[in-house]
Amino acid sequence: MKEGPDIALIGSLIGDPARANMLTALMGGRALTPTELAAHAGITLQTASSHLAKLEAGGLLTQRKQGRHRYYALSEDEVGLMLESIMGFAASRGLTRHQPGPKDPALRKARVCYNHLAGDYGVRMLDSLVAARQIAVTGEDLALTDGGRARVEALGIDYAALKKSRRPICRTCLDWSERRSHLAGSLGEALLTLFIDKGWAKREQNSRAIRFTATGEKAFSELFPQ
Amino acid sequence: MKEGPDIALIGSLIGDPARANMLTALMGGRALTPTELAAHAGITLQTASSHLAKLEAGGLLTQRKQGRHRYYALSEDEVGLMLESIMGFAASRGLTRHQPGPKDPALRKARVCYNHLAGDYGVRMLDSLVAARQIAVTGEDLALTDGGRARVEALGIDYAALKKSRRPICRTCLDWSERRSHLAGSLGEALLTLFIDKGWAKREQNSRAIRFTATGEKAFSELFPQ
DNA sequence: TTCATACTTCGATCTTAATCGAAGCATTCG
DNA sequence: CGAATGCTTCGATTAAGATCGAAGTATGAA
Repeated sequence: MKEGPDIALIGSLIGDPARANMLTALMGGRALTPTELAAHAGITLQTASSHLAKLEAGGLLTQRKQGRHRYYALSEDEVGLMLESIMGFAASRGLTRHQPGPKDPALRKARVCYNHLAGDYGVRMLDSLVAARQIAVTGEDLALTDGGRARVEALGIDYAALKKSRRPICRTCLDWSERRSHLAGSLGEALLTLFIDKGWAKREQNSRAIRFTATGEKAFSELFPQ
Repeated sequence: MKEGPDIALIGSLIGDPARANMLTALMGGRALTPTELAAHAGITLQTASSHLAKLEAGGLLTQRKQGRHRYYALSEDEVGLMLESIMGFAASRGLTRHQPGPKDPALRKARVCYNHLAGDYGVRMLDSLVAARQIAVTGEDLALTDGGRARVEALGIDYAALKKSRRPICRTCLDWSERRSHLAGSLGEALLTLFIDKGWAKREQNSRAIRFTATGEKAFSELFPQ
């Protein structure tokens, strides 16, 4: 019989609860060790090791050895985008693993989507950039305009470096909480890095939530007016 | 602690090869029966039935009963979007897909569906009636407008008799070859009867196929322009 | 060297669920 | 009314793989 893109293999990798927990943890954007990931998944180190080997063989993860530690991370932007779209569907069906607590609103406000900003703030940022004609939208494709390029360089982002990379500069990512697009790609990553470097925002420990400081809130509102 | 949507359930639904094949088949956008989907997946009808129940419970599919048939389709755009993103990632790691073959062309053109017209001609007829505002569409429901009623009576169909019957006058029926709706109900039956009585169309022997005569083709095209 | 840490591999167990035959239910057709 | 078709449910079997204890490997520290 004929076969297509092997979505079954990918699905089965994501389909195990332990692996799904690990992947969700890695959506925070930080590289984590097998020991940390085992804790996230609530399994022993041996089991985690076996899962990580499968995820790596499936191309979802890459590892980096550093001394006695091994750091695992999502291998590409595409993996993060794929997981986010699955989360989007799961969320729309009300399939959540947690009791709605105080963390939930924080996640909806601003969070890391692998390496870029998501949630209300992520969506607002892209909207603002599009409204200012700094990013042009063609269907699902995004493109940085000349004005956008100037704007980005004025923020201190090395446009040439973005251009050099093989990754797309701008790219849409469907937001599971807002159910609208936000900005991914190397520019999305660069902007989040900028916010954190400037001290405007901080990553929460053991969470995908991003907490903006008071000055960060102000700066963000000025940079990306609604 | 855990946070965010549960991707494991969705992943496990997609992760079974049989289900993945069914979903891939349904990505074509056409509704398919359990028997057809079982063939796509290379499993028996019983197994397919069990899988379809799970996919429906998981919100990925919806079913529509049509006489002895059940037509399954992806439930929302978001499901297709999600599958596409997974296929995109899977395809980036190799593998492509190919399509199944065609069936009897005469059946696809025009045939009997119990008692009314189906196939390309059936779909075209309903499309034309809707475009002329003689049938009003509300979701899955159809209703004959005042203009439609006049039109029907002008054709020599006894509207009062249709009205008296307990059966619905207009009703959608999912077309297996076109995978779009055509007109069923007592009006659908009356129209097919009309075509045959006028000598515009004939039922093929031992087949569900309907053969239109030359004058029938012409009359049909004039009555139901595209 | 020796010990400790971080992780992998092996092997055995055990749970889950995929599978299909057979029987049952629903609908249409003659 | 049967008879035929399309599909579901039940039950038993079987295969896959998730899990963890124990043993093995690699790196760093004392």
